Amino acid sequence: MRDFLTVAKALADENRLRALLALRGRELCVCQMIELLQLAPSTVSKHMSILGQARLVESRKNGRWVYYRLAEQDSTNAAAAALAWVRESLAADPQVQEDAARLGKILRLKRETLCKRQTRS
Amino acid sequence: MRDFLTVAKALADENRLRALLALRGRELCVCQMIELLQLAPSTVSKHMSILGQARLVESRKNGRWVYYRLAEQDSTNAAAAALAWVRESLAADPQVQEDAARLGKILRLKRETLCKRQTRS
DNA sequence: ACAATGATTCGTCATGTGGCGAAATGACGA
DNA sequence: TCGTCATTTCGCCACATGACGAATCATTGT
Repeated sequence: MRDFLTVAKALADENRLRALLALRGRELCVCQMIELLQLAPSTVSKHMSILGQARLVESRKNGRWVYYRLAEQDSTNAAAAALAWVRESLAADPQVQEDAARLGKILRLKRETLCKRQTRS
Repeated sequence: MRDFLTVAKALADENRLRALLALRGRELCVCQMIELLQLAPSTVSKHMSILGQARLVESRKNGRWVYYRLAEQDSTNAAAAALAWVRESLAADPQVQEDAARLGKILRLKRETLCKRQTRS
């Protein structure tokens, strides 16, 4: 019950849903989600922390950057069904599709400008 | 997005989840849910109103009593998937099973005492 | 008509949540 | 070592939410 509630509460915020849907099929670093969601870094970090506590996303650190990805390949993860539900329900949502378009631009054009330095590892 | 958020928020409360699971396979009147959840009548009514706005439950009025039931037979209802997710995730939950036992007693023994009068229609 | 009763609405309060900026943290580069 | 930058943590504020009791509404029975 506690775990389920943690997941349900994590899904009960528009910006967190947008973040989850943006992570479909790719991983994103925090600065990219800041650009997508147009929120303060601290706010985005908090949102990702909430999604992580619900085991909806996992993170990977590479240098100064933290990359988040969906946690759906984990079959023991009860939240996988939640992710499927979210995707199915919101695939056609206008806000989500606008985000997808904006995210395409962010991924293509902002490589140099989004973060001041590039990863060279 | 708005509809989905309404559903997600409706699911993000323990007492509302307990109410939804208690409605599996039957309809209940408000006074029975008051007894099950041990909350004030006004609180239970508010919870059911929230579940109704999310289209997770439907209501039927019979005399002074209002009966609530799950809204899952409605295939055009986007919330049906949510109900399936809730049931699947919480079927084994201790609190839910305790509620099921308590609800059995409420349905069997409290017919005369729960509400001061019986329906005779 | 009136009283009784189940349910809802309203007002209020305590607590939870989402937002931000400032400060702290951690990692890289000079 | 020291500065810079990406991210997180902390403190704060405005607002949303869940709880209750009192008042109201709707219906039934006298």
